[in-house]
Amino acid sequence: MVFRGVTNLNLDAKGRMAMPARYRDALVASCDGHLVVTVDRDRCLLIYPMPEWERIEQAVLSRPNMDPQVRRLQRLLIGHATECEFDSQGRILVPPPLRDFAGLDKRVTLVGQGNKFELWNEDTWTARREEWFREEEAEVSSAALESLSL
Amino acid sequence: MVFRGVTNLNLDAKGRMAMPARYRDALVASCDGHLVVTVDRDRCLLIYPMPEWERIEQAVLSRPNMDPQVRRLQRLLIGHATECEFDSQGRILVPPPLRDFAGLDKRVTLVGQGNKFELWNEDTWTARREEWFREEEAEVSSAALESLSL
DNA sequence: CTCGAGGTGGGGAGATGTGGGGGATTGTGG
DNA sequence: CCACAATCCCCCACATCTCCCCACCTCGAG
Repeated sequence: MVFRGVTNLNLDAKGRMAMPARYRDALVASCDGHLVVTVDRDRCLLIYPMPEWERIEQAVLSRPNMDPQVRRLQRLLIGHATECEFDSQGRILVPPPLRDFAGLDKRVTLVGQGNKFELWNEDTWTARREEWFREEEAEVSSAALESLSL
Repeated sequence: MVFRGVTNLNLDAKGRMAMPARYRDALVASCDGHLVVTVDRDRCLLIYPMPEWERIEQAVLSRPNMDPQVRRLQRLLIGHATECEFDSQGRILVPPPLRDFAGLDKRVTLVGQGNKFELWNEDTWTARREEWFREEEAEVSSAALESLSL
């Protein structure tokens, strides 16, 4: 299952987010509604289905943690990882500390990113998107991408 | 199947677009009417038949996303890629966030581009086209084009 | 001119997202 | 150990959106 697409949503006053129905069945099937929310470098949240998260966690934990960069990543990723479940209406409660970290208030944007979702403050998302387009314009291409044909 | 040609259409008040009948059979045959709509740098939308999209998605997702340029591309392309299907009249509902992004209101222009379509705000399309003609006039050639004979 | 195909528009039922009341549970301080 | 407060999660109510259906209008072919 690969997640894609944007959705604009509201958190309600209690900090809950209704997972869009088009993803729900797949999530219930693949992980019985068990999700893990954590933080990303770019001040957004990441939402993983549990099995996918366990794979990532494994990979991060298995690196030698003498390396300070590894330790940093472990603290950020693993340290903030919080398990969430759907309530009976298909919503998840975004943990308050994470909500705070990402500056999520009411208007948020949920973005499918393959094996996971990203959750952004809506204004931040649109602002960053404009930046990204401008950067793409500026840079001719990178070695990793120049062979790509859309 | 290679898509060509330009069509001016209207979105109705609900944001639906009637896919021109001359493409419909081919699309139903090749992808059972499953399409993916996403964004382009130039403020238009791209419409792919699902199998074609999956090929591209595969290529983008398989890159290591520690690279910020890769992440940027993933967010823009995959992040906006929304699956659409024909309704019983052969129309698709253009997802509101994408409609908004491309400034699509009523008058739009659908342009065949080989393996995909582009969908433009009609005014933007005609304006950009004029620019392109002027630029072609001005520039001598680029390495990627100089060997081309029309 | 007629007829049919294709594009446009809109009513309406059901699905989906939003908001909030209230009881159970958890954690905290006395 | 108990009282109290905060949180969480069930439930229900409502607004919005999506997609079915049907109707009309235009245009080109016969």
